[in-house]
Amino acid sequence: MTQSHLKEALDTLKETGVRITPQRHAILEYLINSMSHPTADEIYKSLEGKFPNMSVATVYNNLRVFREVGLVKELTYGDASSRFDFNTSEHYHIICENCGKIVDFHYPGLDEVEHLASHVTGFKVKHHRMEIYGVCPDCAGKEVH
Amino acid sequence: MTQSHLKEALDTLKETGVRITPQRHAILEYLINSMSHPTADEIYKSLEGKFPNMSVATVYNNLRVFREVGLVKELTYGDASSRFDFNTSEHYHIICENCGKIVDFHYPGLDEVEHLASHVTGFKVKHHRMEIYGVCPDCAGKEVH
DNA sequence: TAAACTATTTATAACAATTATAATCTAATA
DNA sequence: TATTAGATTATAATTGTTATAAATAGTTTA
Ligand SMILES: [Mn+2]
Ligand SMILES: [Mn+2]
Ligand SMILES: [Zn+2]
Ligand SMILES: [Zn+2]
Repeated sequence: MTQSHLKEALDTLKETGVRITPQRHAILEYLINSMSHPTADEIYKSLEGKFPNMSVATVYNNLRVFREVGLVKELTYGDASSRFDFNTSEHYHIICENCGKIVDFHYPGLDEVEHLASHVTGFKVKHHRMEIYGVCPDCAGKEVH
Repeated sequence: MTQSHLKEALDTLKETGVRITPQRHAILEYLINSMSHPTADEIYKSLEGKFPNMSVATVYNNLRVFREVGLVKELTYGDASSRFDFNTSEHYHIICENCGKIVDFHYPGLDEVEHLASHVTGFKVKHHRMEIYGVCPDCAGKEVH
């Protein structure tokens, strides 16, 4: 599963003429295997054993490259640092306001809202962003003593 | 209309024991009258004629105070600076990817999505965030030569 | 193959939004 | 009036991210 994701991702890089360097391979591998939504710094730190001389700029640069070819999505939350999501299928996120956990969930696209917004504002709609905030089961459990 | 909004806002401050200083009065007035979604720096610059010595920290501090008592909502968009919305009624935003214009629009709350997300993830849902991205009529017009 | 060119990485400096700190000022209270 | 708490100011610090330039590695051309 993750192997085929990695293979597909490497193919995408080849097709778009982006060189596959050891650093890029490792960042992609980490994104796919982590099954989470790491920050650039988390990726940087987790790879410093393997690449002691890797620059943090390399992580940022390559995440930007991956975003540009559609391999990852960047998730921005206010002041904190961006998180990166290996782009498998369309999905939304629900975020715990207590511990910051981000969980995927699927829901059909919000076509109706997009349509109405376009109608009342005259905008040409491209896409939307939606996420839900709340308290995760772990944190809710801890609240009850 | 804006007068009553200002009056209500000042009442809210009184009720919550927040002193009404000239700076706070001016920031609130600006937020209500601007009918837009200014950044802290825009507010700061627009008031420097009236308050030549006002510190930018004062703007940030007071916007935080206003947010904490529920008078304004902070809108965060990735790397750029936060924008602030005087909190009238619940509404969503549609944003032009070309010029950055932010336009309000109304839509009933997305209760169904919240409910499903809660069901499949076990989260206790608090609220959600949704905005739509596209190209505004002005920018779409310019594209056609 | 050698030379030239291009992409990538590294190290480091710069940037920009925001926050922290400490001193000063203002207003409320005793 | 003296005391206290709250607010503002000026400035420094922080932090995530980007820019820059030199070094390295890979690719293409002669
Ligand atoms: Mn995800
Ligand atoms: Mn608004
Ligand atoms: Zn949690
Ligand atoms: Zn526009």
